[in-house]
This record gives sequence, C-alpha cells and structure tokens, in this order.
Amino acid sequence: MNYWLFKSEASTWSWEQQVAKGDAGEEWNGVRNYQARNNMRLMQLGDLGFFYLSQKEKSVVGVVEVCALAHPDSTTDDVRWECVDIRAVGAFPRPVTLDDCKADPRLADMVLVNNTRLSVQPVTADEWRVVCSLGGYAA
DNA sequence: GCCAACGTTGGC
DNA sequence: GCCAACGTTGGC
Repeated sequence: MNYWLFKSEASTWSWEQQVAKGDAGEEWNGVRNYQARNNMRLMQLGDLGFFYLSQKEKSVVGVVEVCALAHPDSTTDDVRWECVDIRAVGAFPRPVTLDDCKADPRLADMVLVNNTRLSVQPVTADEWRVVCSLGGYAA
C-alpha cells in the first residue's frame, strides 16, 4: 500500500466533480509530465491519495483511492501519456492548507512543500498520518 | 498579474 | 549530448 497526492485546480476538476463520479471513479487524465506519469504507473489498486487543490484553495480537501491501473489517457492519441482512475473515499472535516504543511516540521520533506510543480507525487506513510490528523480525518 | 522554478524542445 | 529558448505551473 502506497500513498500519493493528486493536484488539481478547482476550476478544472473540483472535489465536488470527483465525488459526483461515485465509486466508479474517473480517470485522472491530462497529465503531460513524465515524473507524474511514472508515479501513476507505480500505483496499485487500493492505493490511497490526497486530493489537493492548487491556486486558490491550496489545500488537501479529501482522500481518493486508485480504482484502475495506469492505462492510455483517453484525452490524447499520444501513447506516451497514461493515467489511473481514482474515486473519492472521503472529505476532510478540515482542509489542510499548504501553509499548515509548511508550518509542521514533520512535513518538512514533503514533496508538496519542496516541489510545487509536480502534479502527481508520492507521500510517505508518516506524512499521510500527519496530514490526516491535521485534517481531522480518521484514516 | 508577476515571476521563479522547472520541464521540454530543438538547433548545433 | 549540450544548452539556449521557450512554455507551463503554481505560489505569492
């Protein structure tokens, strides 16, 4: 079981849209970055991830689960780009902001804090527990 | 809206 | 294979 973080802009794909897809989930398409794609190729069914909103909210707002392994991205014919499907598992009672993460010494090495531009990134088990705790989310 | 950081592209 | 130019992301 590994942990991840998926970054989205609310204006492009919001948490509400993700939740509306229900248990069937939706493919996390549109990623055009090799590092992000490679991370998705490493994902296993049942892996969990944070749903993070960039730009305005800059907060982790919920938890998602990988429900389909990496497959070709339906939004392009370019065979280089693949994506997984994810489904919403639960919302954070309290969103955890980027500032919250920066302020917590236990999250000093979190990719979110150190590589702002990577849109699909790994999260360690320790970081997972800390962020869930800050968000009042019972893992 | 600006700009820093980073990734990608393409000429050499 | 290097690197300059360019494009994009995302925090501020």
